[in-house]
Amino acid sequence: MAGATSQQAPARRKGGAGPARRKPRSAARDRGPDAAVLPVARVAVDIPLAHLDRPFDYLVPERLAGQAVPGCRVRVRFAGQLTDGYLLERVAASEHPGQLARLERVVSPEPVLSPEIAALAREVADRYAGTMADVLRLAVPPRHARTESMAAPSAGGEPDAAGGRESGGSAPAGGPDSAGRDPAGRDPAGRDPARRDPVGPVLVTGPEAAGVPEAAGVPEAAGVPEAAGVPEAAAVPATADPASPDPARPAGPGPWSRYPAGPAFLDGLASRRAPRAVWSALPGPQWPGEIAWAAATAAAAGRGVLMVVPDARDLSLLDAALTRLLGPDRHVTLSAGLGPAERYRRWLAVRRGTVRIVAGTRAAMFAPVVNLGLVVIWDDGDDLHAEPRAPYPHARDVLALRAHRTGAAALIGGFTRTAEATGLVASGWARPLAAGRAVLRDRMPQIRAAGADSELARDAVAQSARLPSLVLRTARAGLASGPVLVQVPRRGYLATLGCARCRARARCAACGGPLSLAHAEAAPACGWCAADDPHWRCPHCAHPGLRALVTGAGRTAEELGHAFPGIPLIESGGAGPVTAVPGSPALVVATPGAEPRAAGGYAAALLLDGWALLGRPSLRAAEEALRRWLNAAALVRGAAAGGQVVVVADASIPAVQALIRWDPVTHAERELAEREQLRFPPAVRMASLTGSPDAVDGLLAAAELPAAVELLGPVEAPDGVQMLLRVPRSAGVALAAALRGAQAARSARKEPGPVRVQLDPAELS
DNA sequence: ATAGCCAATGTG
DNA sequence: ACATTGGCTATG
Repeated sequence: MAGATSQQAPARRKGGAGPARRKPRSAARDRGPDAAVLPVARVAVDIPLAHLDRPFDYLVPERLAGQAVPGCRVRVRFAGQLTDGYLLERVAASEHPGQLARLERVVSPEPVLSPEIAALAREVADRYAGTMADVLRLAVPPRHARTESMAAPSAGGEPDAAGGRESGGSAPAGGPDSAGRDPAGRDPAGRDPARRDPVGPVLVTGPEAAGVPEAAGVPEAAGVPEAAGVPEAAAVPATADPASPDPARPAGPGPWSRYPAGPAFLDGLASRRAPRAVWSALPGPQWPGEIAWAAATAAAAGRGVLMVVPDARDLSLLDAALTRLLGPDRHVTLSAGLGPAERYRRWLAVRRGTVRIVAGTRAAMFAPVVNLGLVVIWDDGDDLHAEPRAPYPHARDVLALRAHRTGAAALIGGFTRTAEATGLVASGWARPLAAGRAVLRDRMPQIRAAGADSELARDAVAQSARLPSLVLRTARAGLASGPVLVQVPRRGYLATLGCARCRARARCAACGGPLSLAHAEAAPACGWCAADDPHWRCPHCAHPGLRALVTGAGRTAEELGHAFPGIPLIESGGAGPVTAVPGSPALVVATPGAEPRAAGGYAAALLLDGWALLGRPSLRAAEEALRRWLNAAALVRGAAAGGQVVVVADASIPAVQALIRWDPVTHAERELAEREQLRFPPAVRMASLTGSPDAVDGLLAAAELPAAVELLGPVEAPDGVQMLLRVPRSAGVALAAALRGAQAARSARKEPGPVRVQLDPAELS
């Protein structure tokens, strides 16, 4: 310290006056001595300014020395104001050349910010070109003092029924032992290479290597779990007590024997390696039970588990399954619906290590699970997994990052397959985990498309009087033996343009963005770069004609109800979601994502208005349509039990084919290949900048962008303009860093007008 | 953001 | 001569 004061006080002051540049203000305020050991606290201050996104040093007064522990909340004077912050670490000396202020107070000695989460927050902020303060606001719930002062009581989930039991027939083992190398795994940019070895297998020390699935009760390797070397254990006082490995470990692979690679994956969990799998779940209600089984296996090996699902309904299913397997006290659920006190109580129980199995919705992605050994995300294509607050992190990314950092296993599962998950497989970061065709054929319903040609399907949707007869026949047959699910898209999708003959989406020749018509007379123009394209021709069939792809979604279902008088009509969606329906005949009308479970499974499902889903102006329209269809079809009985599904869409469309064949993997692989071709995420990395034209210009001017960057736009946006930046994945880190730097420069210069920076935004048109 | 400092400006 | 305002800088 105390070197040259490099950057300040150029020749500026006026004549005569005192040289005292800085008066020793806080010295007067706190006269007492400073801590004898490690007198300097590095503090992450909660300020929204990009150029101040770094730790600041403070002196620790002796009177606070005992309370000022790493991870605790503090109040400090910053720029003359009292501000909240987190104490990151105590050190012997500061690098700061100037005078240090003192901590004002320790809000509470509770170490709420673990080293793992602090480092994670920094990395997430970097990755998304945001600030650590923003991430910490997402990661650490507000304090509830009363709750904190009470001793941590028992955990506890919620009630509810349903879920998964049953295990299926076995299958040959011999799958992967994925632990996998991860040479720069997910990100060729090599952001990670320097990281300490993230691979788990190294520390397979115990006796319970692969064999004996029973002998789990090993002491827990003295809490030196994470190969990642995250200094967790040391920072955790008595809280990291030996919440001893579960003696009642689930025996063997259980339901996972339905998947050829399942037993090996479970074995990896049991022996504390770090297998990583992208899991294609078999249709049916077993998935919560399967996740619970994996969780119990990891827990039995002494490791913490974190599971994230899209919504409260899925959470209650998973909660029920965990309770069934582990009892009510071993796990905890975290969701937005809890009040502040209960939320904080459960979160604290997790942080203190009282509970080490955590299931939750999106916000739980940052839960400070002690000794993390397994992360799980279910249905990673659901857009609820995308955090809508800055810096807009995605649960899949954050969990993958955590698995990578800490050497935890990862399970990315769903009925469908996203392009992103496929990318993780393609890069070798994770292995596929899917059932064999024969088992799948046995479990899936029979699926057919209604409307051999699209015109018929469109008419059927527009004029519900003429539903394809296959739909009516299927409904009738289904109602003879049980409930029939009718899936109808929500209203309000925007029209986009497609080929009048083959219905392919019309895309900009220059940048690949979506074409649309501003009004009837205008030439089609790109929604990204605004280029006109008056001479558009379909790249697939060379047809020159364009047409709107979307019809209104509608009351088809009610019409359908009229066709079956006397049958109960149950509606679920939006305002009034229904969780479950009985197994008796009924028409159950639901919007995607709100489909109730049916006791014993639906006899049939009718997936209406396929065009409305496929024609959405989104990059992911096809993937999303398939996801919704598969999620609905998974609720239907298997073909062996007579389950039937009809989708009202043209059978020649790839997504429809993928549904009929229940082959989301091939579809996703094609989707990924196509995105490589078109240069869309996840094949490339994109950033979206929105704000006033001046502000966006200012940000771009301040940014030292990687050479490979491609600028698209600007185009009009609801709130000003939008620019898109595109770089190869290898330049993704550099892009984020450049944008972060530019935000910092702008904020330092007080340039007006906020610019929203979003990396790989979920919704790209 | 916002506190603090300085210089320029306004006012009696 | 003094109070008020605007610009600028740094924030530990």
